[in-house]
Amino acid sequence: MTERQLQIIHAALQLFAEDGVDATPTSKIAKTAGVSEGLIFRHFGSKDGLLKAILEYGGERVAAFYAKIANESQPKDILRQIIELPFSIDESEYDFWRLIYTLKWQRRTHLENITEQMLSLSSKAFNDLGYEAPELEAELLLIVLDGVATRALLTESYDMKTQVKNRLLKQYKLD
Amino acid sequence: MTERQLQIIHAALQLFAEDGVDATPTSKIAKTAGVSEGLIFRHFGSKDGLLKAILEYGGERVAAFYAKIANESQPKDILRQIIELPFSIDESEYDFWRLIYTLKWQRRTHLENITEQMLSLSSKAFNDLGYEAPELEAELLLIVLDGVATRALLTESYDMKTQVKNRLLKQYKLD
Amino acid sequence: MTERQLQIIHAALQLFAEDGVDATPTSKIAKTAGVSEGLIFRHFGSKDGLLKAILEYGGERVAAFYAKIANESQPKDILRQIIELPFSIDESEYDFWRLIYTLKWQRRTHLENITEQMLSLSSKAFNDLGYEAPELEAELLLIVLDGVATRALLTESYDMKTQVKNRLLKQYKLD
Amino acid sequence: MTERQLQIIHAALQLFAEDGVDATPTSKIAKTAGVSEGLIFRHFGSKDGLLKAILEYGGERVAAFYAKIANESQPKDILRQIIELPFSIDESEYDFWRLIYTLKWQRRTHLENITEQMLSLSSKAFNDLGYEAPELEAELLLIVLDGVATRALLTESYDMKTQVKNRLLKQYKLD
DNA sequence: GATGAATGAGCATTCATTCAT
DNA sequence: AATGAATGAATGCTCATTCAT
Repeated sequence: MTERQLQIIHAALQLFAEDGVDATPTSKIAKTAGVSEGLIFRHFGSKDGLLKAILEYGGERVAAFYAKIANESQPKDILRQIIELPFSIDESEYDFWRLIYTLKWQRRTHLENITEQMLSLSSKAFNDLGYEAPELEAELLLIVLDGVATRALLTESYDMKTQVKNRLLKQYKLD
Repeated sequence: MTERQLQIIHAALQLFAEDGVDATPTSKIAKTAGVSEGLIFRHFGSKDGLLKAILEYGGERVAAFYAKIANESQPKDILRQIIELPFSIDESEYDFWRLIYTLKWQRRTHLENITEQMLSLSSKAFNDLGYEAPELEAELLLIVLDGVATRALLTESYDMKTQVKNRLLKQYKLD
Repeated sequence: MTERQLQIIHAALQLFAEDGVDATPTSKIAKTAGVSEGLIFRHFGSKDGLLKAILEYGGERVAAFYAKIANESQPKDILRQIIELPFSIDESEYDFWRLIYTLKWQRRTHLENITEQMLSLSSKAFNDLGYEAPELEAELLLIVLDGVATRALLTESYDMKTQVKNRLLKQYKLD
Repeated sequence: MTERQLQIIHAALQLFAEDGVDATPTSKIAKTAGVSEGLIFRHFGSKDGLLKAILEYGGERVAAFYAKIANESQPKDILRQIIELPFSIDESEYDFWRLIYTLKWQRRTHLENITEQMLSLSSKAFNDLGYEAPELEAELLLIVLDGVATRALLTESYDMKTQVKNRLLKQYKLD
C-alpha cells in the first residue's frame, strides 16, 4: 500500500461515510485526495474496487480486535472484552464504522461472519457462566452492543457512553 | 392520494428500501409502478418530493402508533407497549422501516423527534416505577429496541423475536 | 374567434414576447390564460398553430394599416404616412411587434411581403417627387424606420420619438 | 483556448445563430463539432456557460473595433469610422452578429454599453461639427446604422451596401 | 366544448471509466 | 507511475401532445 493509495483510501472513506457511496463522485475523491482522477482507476480498477479495498483495509483492524478476545480463557473476561468493543471505538475510526453500518442496509457486507463469531463466543461464555438460555443472552447482548454503536456513531458527542457501559457490566455481574 | 400515486409510492418504497434511494433511477420506479416516468414528476415534482411523500405516508402510521401509547396511564403499560413496538412491525411495513433506517445513516430524517418522544415517555415510566437512573434506563431501552428492529429488519426470517421479547418483558418485570 | 380563444392568444402573445416562443411552455400559457392545457390544442392544434394564429390575428391589423396608405394619391402623403408608421404603434401592440421582430431573426415570418410592399410604395413616391435614386432612398427610409421601431420597442419609455419623427419629416421636406 | 474548445465554440455559434439558443440541443452542437457531448460541459460547465464564452470571444473583437475609433481626434474621422462600422462586418462574423441581435430581443446582452459609447462618441462629434441638435443626430445615426446591420444580416447577398454607405457619407458631408 | 391525467420523446447534465501522453 | 482530456451511457426532469371523461 503506497502513500498515494492511502491518500485515496482516506479521502474516499471520509466522503463515503459522509455522503454515501453513491453520492460521492470519483472526481471529488480525487480532488480531496489531491491526485488525478485516473489514478484511482489505475490503483483500484473501479469505484467498487476502491470500496472493497477500504473494507479490507478496515477489516484487518477488526480481525485484530477479535484475535485478542479469542485468546482470553475466562468467560467473564471474554464478555467484558466483548462489551468493551463498541465503547472502545476511537473517533478516528468513526468514518469506517459509519460506512460499515451504512452498507449493512444495502449490500451484504463482510461483517456477517464477525456477527457470527461474536455470537458463538459470547454464547459459549454465557453457557460457561451457567446462564439458562445462553444463545438468547448472546443474541440480546449483540443487539444491545449494535444499538450502542449505532447510537454513538449517529449522535454527535454522545456522552452517556460510560454510564451505559457500567450499567451493562453491572447487569452481567462483570464489575 | 389517487390510485396512481399509491402505485408509484409503493414501487418507489420497495426499490428505495432494496437498493437505496440514489441507486434507484426514476425510470425503474416508473416501470415497476407501471406508469410513465413523467407521471412521477407530475405528481411529486421531483425524486426528492417522492421520497418525502413516502416518508409522510409512512409517518402517519408511526404517529398513530404513538397516539396509542401516550394514552396509557400505567407506567408498566407504557413500557410494555414501547417494548412491543419493534416486535409488532408487520412484514408489509418492512420496506418502510428499512428505508427509514437506511436514511438515518445519510440524511437526518424526521425520526429524531420520535426518538426524543420515546426517550421522554419511557424515562417518565421508569421514574414512576422507582428506577434509580430512569434516564439511563430509558436510553438503554431505546438502544435495545433499536437493535432489535435492526436485527429483525436485516435478518431474513428472524425467529428469535418472541424469545427476545419475553426476555425483555421479564427483565423489566412486566410479565 | 371565441372569448376563450382570445384569452389564449393574448396570454401567449404576452409570454412569447417576454420570454421567447421556445422558452414559453404551453402549461404556462394555459395558466396565464386561465384555461386548461388541453384547450390550447383543441383550438389551435399545436403550439406552432397557436403562434400562426397570433401572427394572423396581428397581421390583419397590419394589412389595415397598409390599405389606408395605398389609398393616398399624393406622394408626399404616402411618405408622410409611411414615416408615421413606427411612431404610431400603440403601446398595447408592443408585445405583438416585439414578437414579430424576435421571430425575424429565427424563422422567416410573413413580414417579408410587407417589407416589399413598403419598398415599392415609397420607391414610387420618391420617384414621383423627382429623387435621383428613388430605390436607394426607399431602402434607406425602410432601414431608418426599422431602426426606429427596434429602438422604441427595446427602450423602456423611449422619449425621443417626437423629435426623431420631426427630424425625419424635415429631412424629406414633408413638414 | 484549446483546439477542441474552438471547435465547440464555432459549432455552437453557427447553430445558435441559425436556430436560436433554445432550439439548439447540446447534442447537436457536439455532433457538429465532432466531439462528445460531455466535453461541452467539461469545458464550459453548462450550455449557458458556452453561450457566455461565445459572447466574450466575440466581444473582444468588438472592443478592438472601438479602440480604433476612440483614437481618432477629428470629428469627421470619428463619424466616418462609425458609419463604416456596419459595412465592414466580415461575412465570417455574420453568425456572431446574428446571435447578438437575436439575444437583444430576449435577454439583455452586453451590447448596451456599446450603444451608449457609440451615442456619446457621435454626439460629441456632431457637436464639434456645429450641428444644432447633436444628441438627436447621434440618436438618428445609431438608428440608421442598426437598421443597416439588421438588413445586411437578414438579407442574403445584400448588394446595396456600398450605395447606402455612400449615400450616408454624402448626407453627413463626409465624402 | 372543456378538463386534466397521462404519455414519451427529448433535453441538459453527471459521472465512472478509458487512454494517449 | 501519473495526468487529465475525452467519452458515452445513464439520470432527473420538462414539455408538447393525446385522450378518456
